[in-house]
This record gives sequence, C-alpha cells and structure tokens, in this order.
Amino acid sequence: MQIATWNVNSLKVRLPHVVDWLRENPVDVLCLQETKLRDEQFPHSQLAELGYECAFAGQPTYNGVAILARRDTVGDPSSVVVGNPLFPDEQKRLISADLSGVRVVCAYFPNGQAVGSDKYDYKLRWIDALADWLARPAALPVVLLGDFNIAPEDRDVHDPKAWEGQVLCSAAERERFARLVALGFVDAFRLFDQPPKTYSWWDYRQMAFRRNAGLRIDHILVPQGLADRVRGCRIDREPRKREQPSDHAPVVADIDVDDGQSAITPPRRRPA
DNA sequence: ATGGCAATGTTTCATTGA
Repeated sequence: MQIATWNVNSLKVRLPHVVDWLRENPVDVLCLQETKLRDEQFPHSQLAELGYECAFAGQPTYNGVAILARRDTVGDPSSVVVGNPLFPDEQKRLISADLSGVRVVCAYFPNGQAVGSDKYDYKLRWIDALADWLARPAALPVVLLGDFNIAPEDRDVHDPKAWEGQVLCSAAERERFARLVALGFVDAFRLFDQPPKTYSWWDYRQMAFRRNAGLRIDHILVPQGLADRVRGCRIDREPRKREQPSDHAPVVADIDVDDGQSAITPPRRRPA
C-alpha cells in the first residue's frame, strides 16, 4: 500500500496539481489537509474520474481534511470518523477511515501561531486529546499521517538556532510528538537513510524553497508492528517547483500490507 | 525590529498560516 499525505493549502487552487500528481503517483491512499472547501464544493466527481473515492470534512476558509482511496486497490473508505470523539471541535482537522485492514487517521494539527498564545495552548490540548484517543485499543493497526506542524528534531529544521524555542520547534511540541510516537508508532521517514536537509514545508517568502530553508513538519507514523513492512518513505519536492504551488510537499510511504487477513499486531498501547 | 507570500472572504483590507 502506497500511502501519502499532502497539505495542499486550498484544494480549489491546487486541484490541477493533485490530479497531475496522482497521475504520476497513483498511490493507494492520499490524505489531504487544508482543503479550505465546504463539503458541497468538494471535487469528488473529478477525483472519482481519476479512480479515487473520497471521505472528507470541510468548512469555509480554514482547515478541511480528506482521505482519497484508490477504488481498484483499496476500495471505499469505511468506518469514517470525523473529528476526535474526545475533543469536540468546530475546526475540521481530523478524519479517519478503514482501508485494506488499516485504519488511516488523517490529521491537520493546529499551527499554534506563537508559543504562549491561546492558539498554542489549543494546539497542545488538541494533541493531548488526539493521544488520548489513539491510546484506546483499535480494531485495526493505525497509520497516523498528516501535517503535524511540528519539526521533531533539529535535523528537521534548516536553521535550528533561529527556530530554537519557536512555534513548530518548541520543547513542549516536540515532547507531544514523542508522546504520540511512544504510543507505538515509528516515524516512517526515519526508518531509512535520507538525504540530509530534507524538508516538507518551505515558506512562500524570501525564496525559501530555492534556498531550501524548510522544515519537516509533515509525517507518516506507522505502527511498530508494521515497521519491518515499510519498504520506503520519501518526500516529493517536485510539486513545490511548479507554478502556484502549495507551500508543502507530499510525503509518501510504501507499506507492505497483506490484504486484510494477516497476523499484523496492532501498535502497543500505553497503559491507561 | 519588521515583514516578506499566499489564500480566503467581501475586499479595497484583515486574518491566518508556518
């Protein structure tokens, strides 16, 4: 199963990029964040033409998440859940669905704006609630992927000195990231040797992409029990080079999943 | 120290993102 995540920063503007990317990279599952569309505006017919069935949850202007599933390989998303049952939230940042024996949790973590701000507090509470939810036993192994808005380590930051203690890099955020991983996941990207200075987001300003002044804040967390079935994980910079790009690049993982009936063990859970 | 770029909404600018 090839599974990918991409913060598209408006699916309305980026639909041509998504369509082109899927033609080149016909992944089984593509999770999108920041669709910024009302549900009635979601381009499900265009994506269905491409062979993808979609589960989505949107709102005007901000947020919005979607799971695109290739009809001929993984079929329709089932058991779709919008939001975190433990954290009532107007903001559409979370959607999960079951596909091919895997529970896919697509997440758009809050940005946090600035350390110490109300939005930062919301970010930490949102993550804590996500961890509480994921700590519950699940019927299927969970893959948690999306825009985490956290650079887990200094090597995920182009200029660690400048970013030290700033939002996306603060100790409390990194601790939350580690806590999520400790629920029984591995960071798929770090299972492999990767080119140094590989990032998934670059600011639109100051030619940040050309300078590779980026951060790695988009992640795919795979259950420990599936770690040795992950065949690869990469960040695709190509779409970021196009005209009118998203500021994020897609992250893709290749997981060797048996078709539903394997003896895959769910991730080990933290004691209650 | 500040803002720089992009998207959205209803706009002639404010808000948010990261």
